[in-house]
Amino acid sequence: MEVRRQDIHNSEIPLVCRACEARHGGVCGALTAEQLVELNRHSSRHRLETGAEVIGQGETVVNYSNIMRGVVKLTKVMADGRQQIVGLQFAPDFLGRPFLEESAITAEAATDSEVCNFPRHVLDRLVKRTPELEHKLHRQALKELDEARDWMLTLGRKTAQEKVASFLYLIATHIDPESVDQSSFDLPLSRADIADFLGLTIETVSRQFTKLRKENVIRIENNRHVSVPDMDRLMRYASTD
Amino acid sequence: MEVRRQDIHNSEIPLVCRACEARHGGVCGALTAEQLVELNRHSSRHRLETGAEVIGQGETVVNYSNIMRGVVKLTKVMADGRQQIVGLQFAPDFLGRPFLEESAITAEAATDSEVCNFPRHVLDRLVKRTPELEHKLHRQALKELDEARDWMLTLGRKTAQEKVASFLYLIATHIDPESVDQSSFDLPLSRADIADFLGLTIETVSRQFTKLRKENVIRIENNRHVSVPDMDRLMRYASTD
DNA sequence: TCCGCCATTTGATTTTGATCAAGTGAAAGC
DNA sequence: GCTTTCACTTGATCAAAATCAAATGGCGGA
Repeated sequence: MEVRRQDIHNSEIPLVCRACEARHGGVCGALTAEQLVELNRHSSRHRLETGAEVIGQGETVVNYSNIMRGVVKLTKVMADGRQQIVGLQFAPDFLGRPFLEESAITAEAATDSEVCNFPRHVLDRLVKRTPELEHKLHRQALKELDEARDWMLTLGRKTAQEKVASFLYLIATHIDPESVDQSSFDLPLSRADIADFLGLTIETVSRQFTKLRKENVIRIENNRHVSVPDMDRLMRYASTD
Repeated sequence: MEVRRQDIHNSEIPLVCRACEARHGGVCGALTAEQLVELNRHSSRHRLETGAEVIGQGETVVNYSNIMRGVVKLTKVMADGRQQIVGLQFAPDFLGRPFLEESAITAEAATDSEVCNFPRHVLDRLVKRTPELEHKLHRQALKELDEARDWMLTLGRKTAQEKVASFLYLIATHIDPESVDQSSFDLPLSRADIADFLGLTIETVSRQFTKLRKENVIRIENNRHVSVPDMDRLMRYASTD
């Protein structure tokens, strides 16, 4: 029976993996016990403090990661310093760009985080032998592509107010997908990061926060904690369907 | 010998496929002669006039396509009509979003085009059995993701002038990758489309064209034909590295 | 406790690009 | 051949967001 076989296999799964919250959510779910053992031999967990860089734009990719806890921001920087956040990744997302030597983006912990690293060549080898693993990575890439395109609409066509509301809505729906109540959360980004995500300045972001607060769309405590009394209303402010 | 075996296989490849320009560039390159025969049984080529819709936002996906000729634009529309082009696809790109029932975007011929359609379920079945095919689609998704993120920087952080220069540079480098001389080409998009791609109005796009023309960065004939005397100079105007 | 720092907010002014409105010019139809 | 149409350009004005500048307020360290 399927359940029985899984139980047997479970007993061979590395302890760290069995205790791992991303065991099924990340890429690891596609692997057999045997493969997990191999991957585990080379993988290592790391804590990242806010601001810690996972990889820099233009650097050689040596590791892929699973995000175990926290939020990682993906940014692009122009020569003159202008900056754009092109993606936010939440646990238990896979982090990395397969099949590319050099990273086109910087990945940096937006909050205190924890990641599980595996060497690029080990996972690459595993991908070649495990169609199910490539399938998982493929799905992850498509998810990120959908998200990127959604955000292009926000960047290109929304007003400052709609952008800020869109951001709040995004965080509310991503930060803790488990929790029933998405209406109260801590922002994982500073005002400067939010500005870089929305293509605005920090002043404009701040003013829009104030406006949304005065119109009772949100409440703010300590700058970072937000409550949303009516999520549908926030959604309307975001002009998101 | 590898070459020999391929020759033998070639003789079994459907005629239409053997004559097909996208035979190796699209997804078909991952398939055996046998698989090509099967796919070919259900596939059909279509001409698309400018403006013809391949699929609409919210519609059920019934076909995937290879673009044989022309340029296809991917757009998102808001409830109030605001519109954003979130991607341009050039021959011989694969067109479609695997693993999703409903399309999140509209795909529409930007120029007179030609596509090769195959039913979704046939390709889906083929993907399950052919890791090499999924690998190709995976790579295509990652390429599109890279492009989307590059464009997010353009949308979020560049000025109108930089945006228009970035667009011209993109077209110059994509429209005809074969040609040695990329310095002269026809624009595949109208001013309105360009505006929707750049998150600007047509008036602003037009003014920036005029400015670039007056500064001798480009020359324009008949509104649609552009020559670039110095590609590096255009690149600098685009603030692209 | 007080100081200094840093993130954030708020205010005044400027700038960029949007909007509104009129032209221009080339191709299609009568 | 003339008109109509449509895409595009150009001009004048407006508004949204950027910029410049100054508060505010919480927090950690002396």
